[in-house]
Amino acid sequence: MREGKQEFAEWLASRKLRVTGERMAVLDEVMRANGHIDIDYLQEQFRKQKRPVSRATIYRTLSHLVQSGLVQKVLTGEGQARYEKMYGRQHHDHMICLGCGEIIEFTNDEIERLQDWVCHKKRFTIVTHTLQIKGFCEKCSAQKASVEGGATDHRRHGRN
Amino acid sequence: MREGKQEFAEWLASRKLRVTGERMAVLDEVMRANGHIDIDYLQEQFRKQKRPVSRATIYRTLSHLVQSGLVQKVLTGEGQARYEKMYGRQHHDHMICLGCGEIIEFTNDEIERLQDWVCHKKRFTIVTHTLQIKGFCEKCSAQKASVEGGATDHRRHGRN
DNA sequence: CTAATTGCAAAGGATTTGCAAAGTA
DNA sequence: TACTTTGCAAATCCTTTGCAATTAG
Repeated sequence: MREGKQEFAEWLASRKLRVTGERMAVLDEVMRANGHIDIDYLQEQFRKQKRPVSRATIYRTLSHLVQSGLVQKVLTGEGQARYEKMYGRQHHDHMICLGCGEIIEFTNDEIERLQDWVCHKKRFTIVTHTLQIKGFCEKCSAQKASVEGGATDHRRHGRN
Repeated sequence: MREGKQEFAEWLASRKLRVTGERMAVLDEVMRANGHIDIDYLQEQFRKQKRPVSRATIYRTLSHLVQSGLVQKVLTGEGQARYEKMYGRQHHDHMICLGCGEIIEFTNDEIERLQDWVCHKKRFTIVTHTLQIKGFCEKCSAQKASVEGGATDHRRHGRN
């Protein structure tokens, strides 16, 4: 039994939605992936498996998966959404490398606790939170340093 | 002298870009606003002021302002970018109300410190970070509670 | 005077939607 | 069978771009 299959089927049933081959195929593929995949990747997988699924259906199914809580949508900020499985995993935050695009996951209970505290003070009821740190991974930092030498552009404060 | 005018002019000059009426108008408008405005808002302001500026120019100028560090781009996650002035302001994070759309700003040095620490451990060089907490502001929480009574939907774990 | 900037409209890229054909319960 | 879902293509949405006319330095 593939991860989340049962859960997704139940979630669909609870909303009077049908369990179809396409939907389960999308679920399978997202669960099989290591995480942070995009629509192109999924479509490519289905094509390879000689089991093409239309873009529209992939979008529609991912939307259901996100609503069910089995999958999380991650917006990298450059216009492409990525998806990662959440089934059986704990919440975590992301570091996104501006050099190679790699996404590194991390967790820090203390940060979570402080968020709860800040929200409590403002009487804000938390539903979700997203913490993304952008910068350069170890590999890209080194590469960048060697290319630029000491001549760094100090004007650029890079907020985006 | 309007906030940031001098700084922006210098930044433009340093890149051999020209100081134009349109550019200064956009700067003025973003500085005048309380923050978190979008392109539509800006275009509307210019229209009202009988000083229309094309959408393309607004986009192009905001891009420069963001690069100069005078303005920050905030992606709310629903596909619309918002902008807020950073000139003379310290970095801060956001709570976004899912009920009324209000954006509440907050800062917490301890959270920042922990982020630095986590990145240091992973040898990740921070450029920027974004922490968005989504949920319901005090007003909307109260309203929601009274409408729903005790019947909350416990299936929805709402991560997006 | 020369290169940069503007506005317009067309182009792009990602996601959504209408609708007839195909499929699930 | 009755109601959903799928795939396709067209439609949206937001943002970017090419280009001729205009303007800053």
